[in-house]
Amino acid sequence: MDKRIYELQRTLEALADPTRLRIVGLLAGGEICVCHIHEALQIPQPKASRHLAYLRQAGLVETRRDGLWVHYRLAQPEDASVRTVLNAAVHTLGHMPTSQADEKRLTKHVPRRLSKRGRLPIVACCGG
Amino acid sequence: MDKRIYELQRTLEALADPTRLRIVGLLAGGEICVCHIHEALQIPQPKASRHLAYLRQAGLVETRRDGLWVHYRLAQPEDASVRTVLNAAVHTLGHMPTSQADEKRLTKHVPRRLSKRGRLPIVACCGG
DNA sequence: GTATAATATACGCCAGCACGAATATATGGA
DNA sequence: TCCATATATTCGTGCTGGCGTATATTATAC
Repeated sequence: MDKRIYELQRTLEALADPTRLRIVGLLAGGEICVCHIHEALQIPQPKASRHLAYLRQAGLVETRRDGLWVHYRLAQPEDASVRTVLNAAVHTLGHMPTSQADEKRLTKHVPRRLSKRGRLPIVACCGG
Repeated sequence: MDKRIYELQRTLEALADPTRLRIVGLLAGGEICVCHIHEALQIPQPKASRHLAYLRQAGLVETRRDGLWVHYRLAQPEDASVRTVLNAAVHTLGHMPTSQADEKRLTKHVPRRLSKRGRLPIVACCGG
């Protein structure tokens, strides 16, 4: 099995979970620290941490430590097929009610997003 | 959890397997019957059949019976996010050595593809 | 009817992952 | 040093899905 297919498979596995999809949807708007993620998604902290670790191992997110806080942001994967699929998922998530509600809940705690680092370009609109 | 996210998750799960990715890569070129799929991929027939059933349950492929043969082709899912992700995967698969080798092995048994039904439009090139 | 070819399903086994709960590991401050 | 906060990891459990093998189904031909 060639490496390209394996990378693509690993990316799809990493995205194939509702919690991780919601996290990716939030991160599309810029970097966020773990506490805001699990508050916005209304999930237990260990759950958020576990899924973030999964995404990081898959190379889809990167971290930046700032004192006690750890900020997560979307990565720019090297593999072109990984970027294509990640872009597609990020884009469609923007249209989802769940992601929009998560974003709304987030901005209640974080009035202004501090950074847009890691935001990915939108390739094409799916119409949805 | 809203239905849109669930549909997206189910699609990603269906694609997150190397065998199913190779099948989708083959089907991008038009409909194929089961026997040619398992020959081109050099996998046991029950394995091909199982994965095809999985893809069908996820709504990513459709079938057409013709005597003893059952031809599979890519579906045009209703959900826009599903189409977007499927398109992305199909497109990147076209660039993969494994898929190109599968296609080459297929055309050895099937000199000319009979139909292009089910072929999906390419939205954007990933450069890979 | 019976035989044969193409396809689908059932079975038993094993690996991986999601979960809640509890605990461990930082980091910064008094 | 000791405490508090933020984050990460571990443990035990249940479920899902992959595999090879064997068998069942469906359709055609004789």
